[in-house]
Amino acid sequence: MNNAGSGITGSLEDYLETIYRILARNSVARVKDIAENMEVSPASVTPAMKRLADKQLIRYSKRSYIDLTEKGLFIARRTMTRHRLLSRFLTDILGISRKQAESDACAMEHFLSESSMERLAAFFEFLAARPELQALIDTGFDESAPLEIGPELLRLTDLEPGSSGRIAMINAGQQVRRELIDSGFIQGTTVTLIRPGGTDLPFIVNLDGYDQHLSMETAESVLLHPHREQTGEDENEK
Amino acid sequence: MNNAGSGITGSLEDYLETIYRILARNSVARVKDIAENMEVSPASVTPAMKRLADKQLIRYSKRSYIDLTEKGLFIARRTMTRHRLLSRFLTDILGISRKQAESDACAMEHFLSESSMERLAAFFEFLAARPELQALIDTGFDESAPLEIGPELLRLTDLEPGSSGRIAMINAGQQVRRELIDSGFIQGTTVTLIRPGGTDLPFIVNLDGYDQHLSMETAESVLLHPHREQTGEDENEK
DNA sequence: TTCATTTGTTAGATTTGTCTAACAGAAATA
DNA sequence: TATTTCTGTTAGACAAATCTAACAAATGAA
Repeated sequence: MNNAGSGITGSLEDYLETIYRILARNSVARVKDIAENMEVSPASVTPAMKRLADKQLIRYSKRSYIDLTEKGLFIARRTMTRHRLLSRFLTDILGISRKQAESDACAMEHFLSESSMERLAAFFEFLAARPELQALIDTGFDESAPLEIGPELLRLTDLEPGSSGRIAMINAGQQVRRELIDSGFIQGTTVTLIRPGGTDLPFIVNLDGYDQHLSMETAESVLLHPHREQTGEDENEK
Repeated sequence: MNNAGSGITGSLEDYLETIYRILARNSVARVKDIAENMEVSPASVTPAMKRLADKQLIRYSKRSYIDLTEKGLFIARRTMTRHRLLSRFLTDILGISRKQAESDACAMEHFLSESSMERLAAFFEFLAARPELQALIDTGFDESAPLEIGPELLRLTDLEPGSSGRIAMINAGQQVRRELIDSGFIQGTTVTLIRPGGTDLPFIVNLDGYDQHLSMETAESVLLHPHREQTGEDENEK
């Protein structure tokens, strides 16, 4: 089972969704329309239609127009909804560009479970019912807003060797920030200082059981929450 | 290209991630460990290792232990991070169960773009820096909390035939709520009343260009934002 | 050392999804 | 009507993933 709940693959869900979109405006759906919409060869569409027809999700016979069955309509609509929920989250909450959000949503939409869908929908209801919160997210949370660096945050470079801290934020330009995030330096993660870099010696921290080398400059942009730099115990395991 | 950025398929990313996890605690990674961790037959692992070795992401030769190359480590770590970001969003923000969140995150992790990752990480930083907001989400936003129904919301059944409204929330038990959400009734979506159901006549609304039949009871649980029930113009197109 | 067990690989099958190239049917045009 | 163009299907190839069953190598125990 390839996705969250349909019993069909993501590819077939995409076909259903495409047929749905076409039917919502075009009155009939043809192989050619589907192929164009999905940027796929018409020769790929025919076997997909056969698979869908086998599963009773569309009405289809050779050279006929294509129509959704009740079951197919249900799946198509649900996939559509997943797409919208994800896409909206990415654009409206995270501030991702429309284009990028569409592309991400397209790929992820097949895997959002029923409960996650419901909770995501609830999240939007929650925000819509609290305009002040909505506004805070809309304005205060965009790429250009400068990070407000809390007063008592300490830098990764301030840590004692052997002690740990929880990451609060990354305060660096886009490139370094992305490198750090890719490497697992995200808010809430515990890091342990292994060796404070000196002249020519690399700065080494442990994250996830792996030692990672950082330049001093990079390490300085990792800001930790204050307090609780106790033992090296890792509490984000299991 | 099957995913966001690696140039490898989701399946291969999963193998890398699994190897990473094993190496983080086990000192060596063997075919058997990988097979067990991924719940896959050992006979599936061998060809996957070949594909990974071809792409220079692992060091591997017949019957040898398996080790990540620099490139492989990078991808593994990034996949891991994506997984954590998604899983954390699902559990901490949306309140999904750990198990469900893991499963959703596992499937979606291969498709979260670099920019979405970065923004999601920023979202956590944003929340962590605003404890009052964090608290609001932690406490005010869980499954059991009763929906606060705003004063001036109107029900879908209050709409004039031909007029439209924007959905504010769904106020129904889990089952009906999920059915409505699956069908596309999510906050912010515009619906147009086609026919107000009478005795024996179905209640019909248009959403997405499709007419949908609802029972009166179901329709009553769809609450709309006040104002702007102007024309039938659909502003969530394009 | 020899045998049994564990571990890993190969061979061969299957499913899904894609492609190009060739062909067939339908529709439009001359 | 005859022909061209558009549309859809088939055939055949390929890659990725998976499986089972059979085999091979390595390890451990007797």
